[in-house]
Amino acid sequence: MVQPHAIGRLSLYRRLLTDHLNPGTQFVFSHELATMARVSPAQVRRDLMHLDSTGSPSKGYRVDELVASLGNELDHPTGQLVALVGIGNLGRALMTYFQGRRERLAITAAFDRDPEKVNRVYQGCRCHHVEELETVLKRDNIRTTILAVPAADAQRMADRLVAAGVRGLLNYAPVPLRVPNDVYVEEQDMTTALERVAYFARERRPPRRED
Amino acid sequence: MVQPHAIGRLSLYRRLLTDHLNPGTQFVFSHELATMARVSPAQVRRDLMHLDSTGSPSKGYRVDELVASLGNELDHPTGQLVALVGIGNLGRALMTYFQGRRERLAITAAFDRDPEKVNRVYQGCRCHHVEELETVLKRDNIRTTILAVPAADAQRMADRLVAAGVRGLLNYAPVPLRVPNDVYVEEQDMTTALERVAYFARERRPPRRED
DNA sequence: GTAGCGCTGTGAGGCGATTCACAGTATCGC
DNA sequence: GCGATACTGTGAATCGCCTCACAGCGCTAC
Repeated sequence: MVQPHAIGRLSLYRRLLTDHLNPGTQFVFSHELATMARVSPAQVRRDLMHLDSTGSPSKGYRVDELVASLGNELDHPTGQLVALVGIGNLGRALMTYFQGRRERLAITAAFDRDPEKVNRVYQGCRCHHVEELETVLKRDNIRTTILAVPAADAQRMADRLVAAGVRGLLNYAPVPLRVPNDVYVEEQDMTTALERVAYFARERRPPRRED
Repeated sequence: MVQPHAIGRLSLYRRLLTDHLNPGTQFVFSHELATMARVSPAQVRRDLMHLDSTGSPSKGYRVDELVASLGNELDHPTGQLVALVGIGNLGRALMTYFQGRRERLAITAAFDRDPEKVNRVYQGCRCHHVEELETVLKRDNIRTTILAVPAADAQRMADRLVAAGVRGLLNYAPVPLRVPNDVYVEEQDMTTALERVAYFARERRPPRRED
């Protein structure tokens, strides 16, 4: 029903509304949100269409109501725990980046196999040894995981995660993962991204809409 | 002509061929590459169609030839330099991750405004103060940049980068950038990605093709 | 009260990317 | 040599997302 891209934009809209709006702003028009999100006004309206909050002509959307509706759509009703596997530079960056941002989406379990890291606390979250993976995930009923391990370990970890009940994977390892098709994987391949940018920084016309 | 997504896949194909194939493999079929890349065989063939290397029925594609053709398409003929702005955890992760992987695509300039970091060397690349941005970029004719600074600084940095001649931006800051439309930007929004994964880890049907 | 304006919500259309499906062909076995 | 096989290259069909364009409406001004 709802397109994957649309969900990403909803998340962005919420962030723009809460973090980048003049405090005290009560209403926004679709074209304002569109400008901030760098998409078309029609796109914004279509994305918000299915939400329970509705806009009024001549005022636009109530910001507080809209944020609440976006929360309804995006957040787990009671809260959702996230695990992070791999506490390298990238893992730590993700940690500092996410922690404390969303009340209902928090990294509560971290794993690494380096004994140096095990039992240390990162951003208020203790690092477990990977061997405890299954135990912790099942105990806390964690279904969402960020994978930030070296390429060589990624598939093996993914298999263990899926077996332990994980249904959503954010993969920063540079290998596409093979998972059953009721598991959602989002590949965040940095190499690919950089090579694409490098490519379009050169001769060819970049795929963009005019301003 | 060539679709942006296709370029990303070409980059992936190359990596799979060079890093994840049994050493000594001389030929691959589209369906083998497809399995590794988690796309359809038809997709692979269409992506490779425009390359100068051609496959043979009953043998498939010559690996060495294919890798060379992919290099022709993806790499700058003589080499392309990349700048990295922001040497936080994320910046350092990107650095260690990319350095030395591609002969013709290397991060050669790093910038931060923290005096602690300036003049230190990360992965063989000295960190300059942001004030030297324009000088260094112009001196080295750098047109590709990775932006890994806090949200609040992102747009200002982007403006300076574009003014200094940058034509491709890989943006890890969680704000969509406003740039002229001859500049290619790729947004790598981690928050959005995580919220999307969390969303699809829950009730809804994930958008995936069957195996 | 009423005219006018400008926005929302949305059906319909368009466009780009992916898949289908098949003609052409190199190889193998006999 | 020749038939069978399984793959590549690609036109055509399909699919899904985005944009267009407009009907409907609430607000404002007078």
